Amino acid sequence: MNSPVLSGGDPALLRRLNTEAVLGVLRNAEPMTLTRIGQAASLSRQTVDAVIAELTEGGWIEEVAPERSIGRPARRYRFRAEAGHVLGLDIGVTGVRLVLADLDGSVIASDRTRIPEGLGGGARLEAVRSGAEGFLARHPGIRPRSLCLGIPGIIDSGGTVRLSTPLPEWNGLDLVGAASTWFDCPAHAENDANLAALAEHWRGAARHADDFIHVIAGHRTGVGMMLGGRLHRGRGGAAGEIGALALLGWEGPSMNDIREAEDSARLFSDAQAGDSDAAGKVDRFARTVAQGVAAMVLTVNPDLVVIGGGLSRAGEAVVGPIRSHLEQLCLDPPQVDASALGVEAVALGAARMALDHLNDALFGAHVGAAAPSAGPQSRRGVTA
Amino acid sequence: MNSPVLSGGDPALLRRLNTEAVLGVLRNAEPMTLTRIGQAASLSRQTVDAVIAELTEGGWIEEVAPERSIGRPARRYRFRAEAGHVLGLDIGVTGVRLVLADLDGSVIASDRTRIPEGLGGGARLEAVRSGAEGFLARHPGIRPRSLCLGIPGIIDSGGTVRLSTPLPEWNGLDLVGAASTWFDCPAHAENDANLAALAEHWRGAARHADDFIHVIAGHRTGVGMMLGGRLHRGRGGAAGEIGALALLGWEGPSMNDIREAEDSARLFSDAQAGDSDAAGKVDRFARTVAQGVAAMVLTVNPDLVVIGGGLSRAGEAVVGPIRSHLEQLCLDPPQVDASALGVEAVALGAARMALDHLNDALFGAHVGAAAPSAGPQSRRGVTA
DNA sequence: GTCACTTACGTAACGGTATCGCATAACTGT
DNA sequence: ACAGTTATGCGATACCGTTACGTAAGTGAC
Repeated sequence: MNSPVLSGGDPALLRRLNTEAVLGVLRNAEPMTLTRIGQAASLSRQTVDAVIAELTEGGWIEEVAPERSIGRPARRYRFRAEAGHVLGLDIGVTGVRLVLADLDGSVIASDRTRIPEGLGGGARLEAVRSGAEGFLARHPGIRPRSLCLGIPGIIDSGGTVRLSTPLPEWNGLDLVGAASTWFDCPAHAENDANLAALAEHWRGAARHADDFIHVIAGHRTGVGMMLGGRLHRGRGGAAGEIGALALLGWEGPSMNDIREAEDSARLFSDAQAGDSDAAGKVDRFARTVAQGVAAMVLTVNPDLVVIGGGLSRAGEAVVGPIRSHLEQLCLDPPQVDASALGVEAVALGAARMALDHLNDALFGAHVGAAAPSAGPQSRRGVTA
Repeated sequence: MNSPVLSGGDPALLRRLNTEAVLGVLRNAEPMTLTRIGQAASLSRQTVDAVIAELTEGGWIEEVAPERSIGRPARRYRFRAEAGHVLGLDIGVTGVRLVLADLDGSVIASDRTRIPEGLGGGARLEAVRSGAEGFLARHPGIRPRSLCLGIPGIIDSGGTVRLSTPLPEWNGLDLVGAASTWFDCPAHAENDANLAALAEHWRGAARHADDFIHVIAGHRTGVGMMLGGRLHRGRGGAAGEIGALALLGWEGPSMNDIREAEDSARLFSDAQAGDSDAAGKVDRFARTVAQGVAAMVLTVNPDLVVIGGGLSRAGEAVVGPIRSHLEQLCLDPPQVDASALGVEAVALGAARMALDHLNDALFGAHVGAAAPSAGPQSRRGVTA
């Protein structure tokens, strides 16, 4: 654990590394000429040429029409995002949200299927599978290369559901094992709050933050966390379960006033309009949320707190009061923003995670067999 | 922030990578033969031979007497830990603790120098420098290649002291800039609680934990944290400042009963012996500490909590009550252990950090110019 | 339409790196 | 002294990346 021994590599490693570099330049960018790719990746045009030939052969990139300019027209290549697709699933109690994305992460299609209530574990699993199958059937010719399921609960590193309060019938289920057999592609699974955080980091409110906490405020209260640009789960995936500290009141009446209101949006607008009863409830709610968030903020000192979940639809009406209370509780209060992705966050995050695994499987250079070297613990030095 | 573009490499990168691999095998291990090094690093004997020749040339390794066995005796090489040294300094209010270590991290010498009270910022800095100079003078022929200072306070990423309550005269001081001129070697600086955590992870109570929280309980209460095997500082280095949440009572009377006792060790032994007044104080103290720790534990869900600082000298007498209270407050309580390194933890951690930076400067392979690729966010998948 | 200019392409040569195969060296044990 | 064992050292081969240079394919001016 202290000293990861990295193993050496042969010349082929270099090519893998450089392939990854070229691909990294080309994806999420305009079509480019060999020369410009070489400049961006610090490689000679020759090397880029060789890598490009391999990638074209494999169908990952393709040539596009050259731009007209002075001199001999340079070949241009673009990343073929359509060369592969991934499926992200957000599994809720009453339905499943599906997102089909290409290799760029662009959403090709999304949908929501309902799941009947009262289904047993096996029947529910089958309902999810057949719903996904129907969804995919509407997009002929597209087979996912990787999929990821987001569920409300704790999943262990083997892909088995350890504890899901909303879906107790799945406790102990080998979800990844089951889903791996569905569409002849690798499957992955992750807690939904973590996936929402991943999505917000990818293309949501946390695009510019590498340390942030994502609080889902809704019927359930869930927390996802990215630290150092990576999801932080903790031992057993229980990071962020601050609600367990009774002292902070996350399970008390001030939370339930809001969570159990049949029309919480109304409550927030009433409060803003001057209804003092509503305002009192909102303020107590915001204060309670802020207390729990403050404990987490003081612990990890993040750049940002994102408020998501159903209640975040109220926008500033809910975020504003939480922000005010948080500023009183923290020495160095972070930015507080509402979720930018709304209800699709979890499914998008699932697609992102499927994509990450796919990229790693397809193009991962794997320096040695070990983890990338951690390097020193800081950059706080200056050379004499 | 979302997509680190890594740049390509030439064949020389391969050699750097393999040099690092060979060195990684050789250091902190018995002297080895070329063949065995090759097996350990997944390299051919030929390649190892070439790398070994370079490293011997540079003085980093040397040949030792072969082992006698059947067959032609194989050359054996060992890492020359004595080829470089680092200096770790633990700067306190009343004195400085110094540790001189070699490239293996073995402590060559340690010492403590006193600093007169009431010194101004400049005079205090000069006292630290001259103390270190005197210490080094007793070890002729040894010049540090890197040094690190641990101080009680927040340091920014440029090496300037941002906020130190115990040493207010250093606020705003460019500590790294100043220390870089002392011994013609790069200097680094870090918060002392973080360094203590680093040391416990290296060769202390947290050797087998990659996610842990280190609580320093003493006159001050400080927290250092490692998550994912790396120090976690947070934006502005304020991670772990849970004491700021008044609700948790870290600044209240139950803490001061113990902190301000002239003989706290006595208090713990009295409590264990049955003195009900002492026992009450200890229990209130433990409960208060546990409340703050619980907030952090529920936030990051670590593998381990280490209790260090002056009060941890009481061992189980203080750790036991904290553990009991923590078990009542957390769903999934982590292991709780006393510090294994005691008062030398900070200086040792400083030496470790100096060493990390030195290793990176000397042997860092630096795949491309960019950060190592993060890879997917989990390994929770199974291939279909 | 021709010519100069510009930029990219494609081949060839070169150096660095790693690997495999094989003859040789060096030591142990009988 | 000799067989057995293991490491060493040399040579050949293959892969990769870079530089150099002649050639191709456009644009723009006249």
